[in-house]
Amino acid sequence: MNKAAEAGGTVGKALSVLDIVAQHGKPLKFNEILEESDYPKPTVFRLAQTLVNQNLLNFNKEAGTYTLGVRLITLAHAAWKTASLAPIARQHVLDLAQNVKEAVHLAQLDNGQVIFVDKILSTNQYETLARIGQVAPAYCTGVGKAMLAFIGSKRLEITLKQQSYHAYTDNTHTSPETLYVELKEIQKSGIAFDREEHETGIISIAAPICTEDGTLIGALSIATSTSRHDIKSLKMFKSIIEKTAQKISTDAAAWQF
Amino acid sequence: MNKAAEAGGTVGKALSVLDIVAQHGKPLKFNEILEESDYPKPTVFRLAQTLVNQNLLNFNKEAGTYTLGVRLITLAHAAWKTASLAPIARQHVLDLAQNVKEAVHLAQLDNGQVIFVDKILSTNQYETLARIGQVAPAYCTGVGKAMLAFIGSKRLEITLKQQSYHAYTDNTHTSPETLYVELKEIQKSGIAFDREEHETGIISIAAPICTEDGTLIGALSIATSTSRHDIKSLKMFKSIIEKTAQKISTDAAAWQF
DNA sequence: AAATTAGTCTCATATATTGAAACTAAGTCT
DNA sequence: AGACTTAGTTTCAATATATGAGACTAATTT
Repeated sequence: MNKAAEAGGTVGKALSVLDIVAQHGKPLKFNEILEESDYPKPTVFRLAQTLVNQNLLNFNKEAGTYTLGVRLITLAHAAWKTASLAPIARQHVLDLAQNVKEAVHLAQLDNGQVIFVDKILSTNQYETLARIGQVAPAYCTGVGKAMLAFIGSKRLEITLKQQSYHAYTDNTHTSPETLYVELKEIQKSGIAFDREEHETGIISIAAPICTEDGTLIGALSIATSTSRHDIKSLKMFKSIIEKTAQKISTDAAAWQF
Repeated sequence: MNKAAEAGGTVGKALSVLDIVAQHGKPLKFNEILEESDYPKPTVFRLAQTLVNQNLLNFNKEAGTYTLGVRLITLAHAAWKTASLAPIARQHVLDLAQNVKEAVHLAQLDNGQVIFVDKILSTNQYETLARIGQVAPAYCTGVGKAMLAFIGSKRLEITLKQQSYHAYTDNTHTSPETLYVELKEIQKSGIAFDREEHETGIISIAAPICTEDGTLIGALSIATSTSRHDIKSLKMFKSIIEKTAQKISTDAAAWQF
């Protein structure tokens, strides 16, 4: 279950503990961490201690619980600024959101998962902030499928195996085979749709962002609800979303990405 | 220079490498990392490799450079949501910003440094986003001094030693002694000011956020420029900023913080 | 008071990390 | 071209570090 744990090495083990705490999103007692971990008690104990020393975990002495440390927020700030598409793409994403009056998402792929690196909501600008860094499955989201279609066949093969194919809704792909068929279509059209595959009532149109030489670097989507749009009317956005993706690609190239 | 490195242990060493990359905020070649590091070449090489395997670093094969990995953004999202004051305080921070029509900052203390966990700008809502996670010195910022004043004498003693006392402006404290005198005053008044101590032209009024039993959990500030306000007119905000801090404190207590 | 559970510590052993040195690859200079 | 310098990678024996069974303590529960 903990990918990080696979690779030997103390760092990997420590990160697997960090992941456990991150995944639960609440203060965890030592025993709760222990139960989720593959390592014996004293080992986990020392790993947790190490992480606390490194400020990656906080230990609440009164409650005896562990939470993630604020140092992670600092590191992420640097990561977001330097390693993500977000700072480069920001203006284009804003322009697009302004234009279409719908939510616009910017995402990247990490280990077969979609990571949202920027989100602009048409209505409430503030919610945006709370969602950066959010993770979603690749096989059932617009941005995810857009990226899978252009990831290259070797990487695709690996990534297809990493998906869980959990049926979030009736429309979710539940096997690599049907997904693969759709990915082939996306490769032709250059555009992916989320047809309520992740959440009932939520649909999106997505376009990949690639460098000039075809290397995938991210994806862009316009997401909305079935009460406001249907797939047909989303198709109207094909041209504008592609243009925006192109602009981001150009800027990224300039920024020696 | 690398605090993390002090403590032995592989995890600490790996993090020191991560810090080097984070601090530079640009793609770094192996040699550049090596120069900043205290460890011999093969050790740094393996540490970097480990971090790449763990997705904490990205290695760009073409350019031969390392950047921070997107996995950090995921972790930070979880950290921000669970370990920071931001989600609890958000509505109050928004209300305050709306009310005073000035920038409002929410900060926490980590290892003697100020970490901004939320920022709302009156004019341009979007810039806000790019700045979460930003780090600033404690001894020359409003939020920093507000927190130092209420941190408790044992922790204060340690923290005062961690400050660099670099003179950013003519008004910056350059010794623990003068800073300590001001902190005593802040303890009495309950309010701290930044009198252009970090950046010329930028001033702020700040209030600490404590739990009912007096434990410090963060600080709140209204920041503006000397062209719009002076310290005297900032004092008008004393009451409203204190009330907001109080509300956040109450909510935090309810949320079993 | 006995029994159970959670959390911490010890220490001999196994293992992973270490780093000097050797090596390769890729530039630079003469 | 060939010699020289520099960046990046690999090897391997010595060493330091992490490991985890088990013992111990503290705190709950019965």
